[in-house]
Order: sequence, then C-alpha cells, then structure tokens
Amino acid sequence: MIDSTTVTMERARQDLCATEPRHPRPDGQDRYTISEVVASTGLTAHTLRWYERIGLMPHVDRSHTGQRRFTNKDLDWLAFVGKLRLTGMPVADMVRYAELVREGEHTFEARQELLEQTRRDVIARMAELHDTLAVLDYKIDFYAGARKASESERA
Amino acid sequence: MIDSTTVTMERARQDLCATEPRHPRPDGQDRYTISEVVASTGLTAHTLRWYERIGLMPHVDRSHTGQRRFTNKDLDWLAFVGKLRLTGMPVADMVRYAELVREGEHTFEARQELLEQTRRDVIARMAELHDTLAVLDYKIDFYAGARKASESERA
DNA sequence: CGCTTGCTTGGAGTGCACTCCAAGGTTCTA
DNA sequence: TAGAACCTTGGAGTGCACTCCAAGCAAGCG
Repeated sequence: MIDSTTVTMERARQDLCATEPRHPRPDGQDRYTISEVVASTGLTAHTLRWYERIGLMPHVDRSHTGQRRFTNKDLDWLAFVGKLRLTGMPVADMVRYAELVREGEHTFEARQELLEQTRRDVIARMAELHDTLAVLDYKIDFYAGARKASESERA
Repeated sequence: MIDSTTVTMERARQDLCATEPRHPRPDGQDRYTISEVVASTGLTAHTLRWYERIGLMPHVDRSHTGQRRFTNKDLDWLAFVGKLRLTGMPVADMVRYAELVREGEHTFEARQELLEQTRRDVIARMAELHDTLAVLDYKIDFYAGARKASESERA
C-alpha cells in the first residue's frame, strides 16, 4: 500500500524535471561543462554564471579544481527557466520562484499562485497581440489595395 | 468620374488616421496641450518629447510661445505607435516606419513589408506564449494535485 | 613538455527605453 | 495682478538583462 506521503514526495521529485524529454547523457554520468550547457541551451557562459550569482540556479556542482559541472537536473531547471523567460517574467520574479523551490514543499501554494499570476499575464499578453494583429492586417490591406490601385492607374 | 489617383490619395489620407474611433474635440479645434495628450494616451510628457526628439513623431505644431499643440492626427499616430509598441517592435524600427511615412507614397511597398514582418513576429510570439501556457498548466496542475494529496493525508 | 583551448573571478561596460532634473518662461483662475 | 500650475530645454540618470574584460589557473593532445 502506497501512502499519500510517498505520492507527494514522488511528485515533488518530478517537480524540477518532468517537463522536458531527456538529455543526451545516461543517468549517473551527467556532468556537463559550461560549454556543453552553452551548446544545449543557447545561453552564454556569462549568462549561466550570472544566473548562478543572482540565485536563479541552485548552486552548481564543481570539479575537484573548481570548474562547474552541470547535471541533467540543472538542464531541466534551465529549460523551465527558459519557458518563464519566454512569458516575459522579470528575472527578479524567477529568482523568487527559485527561492520558493529551495525552501521546500511548504511553499507549494505560493508557487502555484505565482504560476497562476504568470498564466493570467500570458493570456492578457496574447489578447493584446491578437488586437494588434487586427490593426496590422488593416494597414497591410490598405497598402496592398493602394499599390494595386496605382498599378492599374499606370496600366 | 473618379480617377485612380484620387482614390489613391484618399486612401493615403486615411493612412494615418483610420484605425481609431474619434477623439474628443471637433475638427478644426484640435490643439491639445501636452498634458491633455498625457491624459488620453497614458504616455508621460517626457516620453512624448523624447518621441519627437528621436523622430518617432512628425514635428508637432507649436503655439506662438513655443509650447506644443498636438492635433487629432498626432493622437491617431500615437495610437498606432502604441499598437506597434505592444507588438514588441523596437523603437528604432518604429522610427524607420515613421521615416518611410514622411518620405511619401513611393514607400508603400517598404511599409507593407515592414508591417508584414511585424505580423510574422507577432504570430511567432503568440505561438511561443501558447507553448509556455502548456508548461505552466502542467506545473499548476502538479501543485494543485500535490496540495490536495497532502490535505487528504492530514484528514 | 609545450601549446591551444577552456574555465575561473569581481567588477566594469552596454543597449534599450525611458525618466528625471534644474532653471526659467507661460497660462489660467481669483 | 498675484500665485499656482503648466510648459520649455539639454543633458544626466535609471533599471533591466545581460555582456565583456583582464589575469590567471585547468584540461587535453602530440
């Protein structure tokens, strides 16, 4: 019999790494250099170090000489951060979310709220874009029509 | 008989002022102070002066003492610029469009292309947002489920 | 072993889109 | 006609999200 605590923890474990397919290396050997992460995320090395400095990354593991070694979990986190970035969420808010994750399961409610606010922002933004599209189409039609008219004039 | 030149010019006249309903003042008495424009556009006076300085506004008419007096046409232009801004278009590109408008009808093709590129950008952005929405919903459902599970555990 | 390429740090610099300031002239209302 | 509220300018400042730099250690290869 599986009790609900187990279920909760299993879901919590998924929390950081359930949204993306799978990364190249098999588990147990997931220690990527910064340049490998640059190649797979499209972020620059500068940005990755900066993310760590401001607390947007959990502290990244290091080699015996102090060089960063990223894990699959880090890549999953970066993929999710990339999605948040696409929503237009400010970096400060993403850092807030990262802090909540670090604080543990008792912040589930706060995290859900933050994500729901983001969701509302995304929907509002999509509506805005939808409206601009109408104006754009109106103008484009106007130019297309005006050009056709001046063409037939020349003919 | 109306020749096609007349038609073209009539459309050209509409070009700057056909996308918005109508502004408060009756025609012929459309000379708004900067603070009236602030009130009706939501932009700051600083921003309005800055728009003029960088060439994003056609040169605004002045009172005999040098204060700005905006016209309905200026308000229409600002409304359209507001739409372009909502698309995320950089100010430099909007200035480029404004330059094309100043250059006259022979830039219709270039203007249409610029707007069509913007349209493609808007559609791409909407698709991105649509994708992030799926991730957001996935996470929100996860938190909702986890919280419900830990509630029933407590019960 | 030497060479090239890669990684480290703190701190300074960049580009964008505003945003504000000081000092002074203008306009409106009582 | 006095006072408040509004307007003008060039230039400097702000906040965000990176972006770059110098100086020096680390890693992999023939």
